[in-house]
Amino acid sequence: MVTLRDIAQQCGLSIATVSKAMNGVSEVSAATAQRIRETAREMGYLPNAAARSMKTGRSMSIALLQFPKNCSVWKHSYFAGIADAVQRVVEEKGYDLVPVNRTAAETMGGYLSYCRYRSYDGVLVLSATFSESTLLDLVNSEIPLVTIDYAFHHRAAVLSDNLQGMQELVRFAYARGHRRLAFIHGEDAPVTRDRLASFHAACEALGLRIPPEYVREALYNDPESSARETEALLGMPQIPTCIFYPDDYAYVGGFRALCAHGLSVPEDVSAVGYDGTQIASIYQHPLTTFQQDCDAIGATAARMLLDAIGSPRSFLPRQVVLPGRLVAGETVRDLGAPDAAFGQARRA
Amino acid sequence: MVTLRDIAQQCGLSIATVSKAMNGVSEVSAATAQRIRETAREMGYLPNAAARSMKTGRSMSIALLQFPKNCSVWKHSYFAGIADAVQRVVEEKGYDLVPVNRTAAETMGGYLSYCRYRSYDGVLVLSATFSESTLLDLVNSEIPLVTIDYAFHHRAAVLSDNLQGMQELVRFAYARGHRRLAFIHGEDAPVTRDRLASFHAACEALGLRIPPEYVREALYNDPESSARETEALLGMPQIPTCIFYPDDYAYVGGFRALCAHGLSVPEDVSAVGYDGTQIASIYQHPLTTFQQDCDAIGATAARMLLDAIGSPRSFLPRQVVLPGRLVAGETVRDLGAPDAAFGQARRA
DNA sequence: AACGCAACCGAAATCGTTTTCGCTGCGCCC
DNA sequence: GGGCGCAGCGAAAACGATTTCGGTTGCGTT
Repeated sequence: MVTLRDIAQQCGLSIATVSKAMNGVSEVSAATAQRIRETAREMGYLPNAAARSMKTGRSMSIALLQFPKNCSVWKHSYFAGIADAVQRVVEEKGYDLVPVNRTAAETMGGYLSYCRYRSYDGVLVLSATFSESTLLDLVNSEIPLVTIDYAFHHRAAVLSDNLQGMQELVRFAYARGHRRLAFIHGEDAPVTRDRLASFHAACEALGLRIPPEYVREALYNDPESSARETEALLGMPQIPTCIFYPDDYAYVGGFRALCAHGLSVPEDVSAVGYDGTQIASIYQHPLTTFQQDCDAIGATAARMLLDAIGSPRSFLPRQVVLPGRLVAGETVRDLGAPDAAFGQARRA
Repeated sequence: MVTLRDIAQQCGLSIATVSKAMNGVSEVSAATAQRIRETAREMGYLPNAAARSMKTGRSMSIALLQFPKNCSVWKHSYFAGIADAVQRVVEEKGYDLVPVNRTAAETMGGYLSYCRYRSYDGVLVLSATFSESTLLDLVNSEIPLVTIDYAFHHRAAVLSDNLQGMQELVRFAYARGHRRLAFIHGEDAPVTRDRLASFHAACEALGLRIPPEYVREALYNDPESSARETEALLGMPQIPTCIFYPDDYAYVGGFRALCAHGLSVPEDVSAVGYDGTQIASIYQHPLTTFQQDCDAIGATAARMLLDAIGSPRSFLPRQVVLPGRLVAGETVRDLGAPDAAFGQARRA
């Protein structure tokens, strides 16, 4: 390995000067700087990341914290899409993006400790169980941090507009005459609460009364559980005309359950998903869904984090909400005249 | 930050002793070691990864090199599955897994340079364009390295058994009476060549003559291009009875094209995919496909790499081939009597 | 001719570890 | 009691960079 020292010797200069020249900072004459950089290139000089990191305290790497529930960040296309966008943005600035699991953090005694140990320059928190105390330690630390899909009031956050998403979906179904809406939602989590609240709000605003048994909990990204809940819905005396699924992949299970009952989508039952992933477009009748803008979410979060890292004092932790886009698909049938027996128009 | 020095002071010992005690190596009395570790814990000591890395030359992180073509490692479920498995294995040993893009490497002047700069302890090469000279530099370096789905003769490699996979698929179709097999394969790449060779070998062994126009190139993971090639096949005077797709997701495009022509799978045309991803199981008629064992591939590669890192001198670069598993699905129709007009039984 | 001021450059401290090698002191054996 | 050996510990030299601060040089000014 050729070091600054070698270059200094070769050029008959001091290490300090060489360092300055390589970093293009502070006073070195243009001529010497040029000469230094040239010999550095010739000698195949590479800065030593560890040494640099030790002096500067910066590691030029960013952690991507993922709290796996059913799945890792790799296995869920929404998270993977975000991660991909993040990586593209940060690596342009010379940062490595390091996915970090809970287990890694635990060996070191919590997320904060692990981040300090590795001296990540910033942290992106994805899909978290935000009540974990070990996460709170991190959030309350001085480490630059951006959360995604959850907001701490003193921390920057990027949120997908779940309120908008669910509202649009409800209205979409309503506009096509659907009045008996069932919502199979995912397990408890911030986004789930948002969507649930928005679902109820939108229904209420439209004067829809949703029977409690129409609102059921399954798991995200898990066809089996949504199949089960679909079964449950189909066993009721009056089945819904449109079923909302936790996400696109969960719809797979629902679809299967519906087929098993001889029901077809959207002729017999309508359905909507969430996320707008590949899967939605696969079906013969593409799934009606709400596409979250992974790319924008990831890129925005990354840029905010880089800002926070660049100017920690002047950075103000905004919380941006990014809109999504309803993808109409073909799984919500137009019923024409609404089912008057069920949906009673109330004024709010 | 509390350092070894602080602990040493607190305990009235030297830094050296503290370091030894913390690493549990070399001669420190059990009693002092105990005392040291305790105060370290009390004081909230965390080792400084950068400093350690600088001394030892090891960074405790592993690079995952990805050469994106159409897609990043995040966006392709086969690669993502492997990455996930890798991460689980390496992080158990305290390593970070760092996905590295081509662009990052280029800022530093090639993969080898980047890896040296970051002093990754090992490198995993995924989905590479193996003829790139910058990759060859890396492969010919002394850095521990394992390739996946491609083998350099002096380097460890983990391969998915593409020969087996394609052979089984061909035989599967043959056994169900299919004689007119078309193969829409992916873009040129090592795995493509393997599958292509195996396809032809298997066909020949079964006495099948495949017309050249039945073998067509599309792209992996790209429904559009496979849709186009499917169209082309459907425009021929005699259409195949079974179409082989580059991978499961590519089948999506094919399926669409078939539907557009009023053909249904498997009643009118049979189809098989490759990979065995989620997507295969989504369809009403689950796709017949060959499931690659991402988990085993990733875990095996990770373990081999850890071995190579652990004992670089005695490590012998094996090349393991991991079997996959044919998933029967429902997209290959049993034709009963073979089409005698086309498939002529030849003895090899 | 002397002085002042930039502009450039270098010596050296420092970051936090690891690791070698030597020192000390104790116990054991003869 | 003396010598030997070993266990336990410490001093110090790295690792490779950054950065401060002071010194030198050269030039312009009066």
